[in-house]
Amino acid sequence: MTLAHHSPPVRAPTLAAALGALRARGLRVSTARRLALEALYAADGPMSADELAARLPGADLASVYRNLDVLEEIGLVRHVHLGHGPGLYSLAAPEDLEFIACERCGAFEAVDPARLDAARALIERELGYRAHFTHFPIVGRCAACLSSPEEEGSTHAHP
Amino acid sequence: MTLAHHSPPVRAPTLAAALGALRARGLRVSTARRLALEALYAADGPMSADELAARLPGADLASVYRNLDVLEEIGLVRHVHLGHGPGLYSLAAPEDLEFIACERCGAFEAVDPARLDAARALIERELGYRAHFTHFPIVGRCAACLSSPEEEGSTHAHP
DNA sequence: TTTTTTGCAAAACCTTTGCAGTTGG
DNA sequence: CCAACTGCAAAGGTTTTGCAAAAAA
Repeated sequence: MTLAHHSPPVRAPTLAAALGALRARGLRVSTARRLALEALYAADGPMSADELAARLPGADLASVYRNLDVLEEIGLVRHVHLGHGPGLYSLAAPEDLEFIACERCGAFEAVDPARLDAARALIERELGYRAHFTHFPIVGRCAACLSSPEEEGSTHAHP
Repeated sequence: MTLAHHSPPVRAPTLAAALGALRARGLRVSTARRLALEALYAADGPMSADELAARLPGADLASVYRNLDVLEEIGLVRHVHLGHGPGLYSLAAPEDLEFIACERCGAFEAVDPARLDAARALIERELGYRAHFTHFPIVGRCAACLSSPEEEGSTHAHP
């Protein structure tokens, strides 16, 4: 799964900086980690651990998960849940993009956080929570689905 | 798992009405379905299929899932995903409550949709999506966690 | 060499499916 | 009676874990 309607690309500093971050914490720069990071830098959007493993020659899925966990713990990587499927991983961008997904057609978009700040402020004033949509997206219906005819109860592609 | 900070109770018409809704569609009012509905009416918040099964004498988990699916299809029941765990089921309220969850302490609240309408409008104007937070909650930090000291990187209870 | 990381296999967790037998209408 | 429903067992998809072998520092 890759961004359908992908907006601003998710980017982190540089590969060299990422490897430095590993070393700085006493973590090893193994071939598997370097290749995983390279694949994430080359990706055009978030992807599942499975998809990432498929792009890495002979990589074991369990190790891919372990490495994604490590990279996420040190802040180089993050993951988002766009519905019921597997978590989708990407480089952590400095400005941490947020997500909005359509529950009917499955489309989703990465969104600049600034565009959600007003809504965030409203939610915080009303409920006391500071919301973010980086790990679980905003879920709803996209403009196209809102204007399309039928409803059919529960025929929608459950996200 | 049951509502920690539970706000307005999630309620549907009456048990009799629910059973009538089943009959009206040619679906059978089996013992398992009646007991499941009774347990949902008695519940104080959303619960997993597993928890529901535990409250039903000799109920098979697969059948519980099947019945929840049926009840959800006809609109009597719904489920929400408050994080990484199992889906949580409850009676569908006429006014479909929404949810907001704290990713740090795990607290969550049911919220009257009216309190989110302003934010919803802002989101629709900005992004074209009509959002709802009935199936996936708003995720963020509750007031208590916002004002509590340390951060500890990734020590938070991942929702 | 010493500690971390890997591959493999197995398990855990949540949910769905197949099938034969039971039950509701 | 007959279709709908159930229990049981097994499988599906995603993620985690145990352990001995391999690789990084």
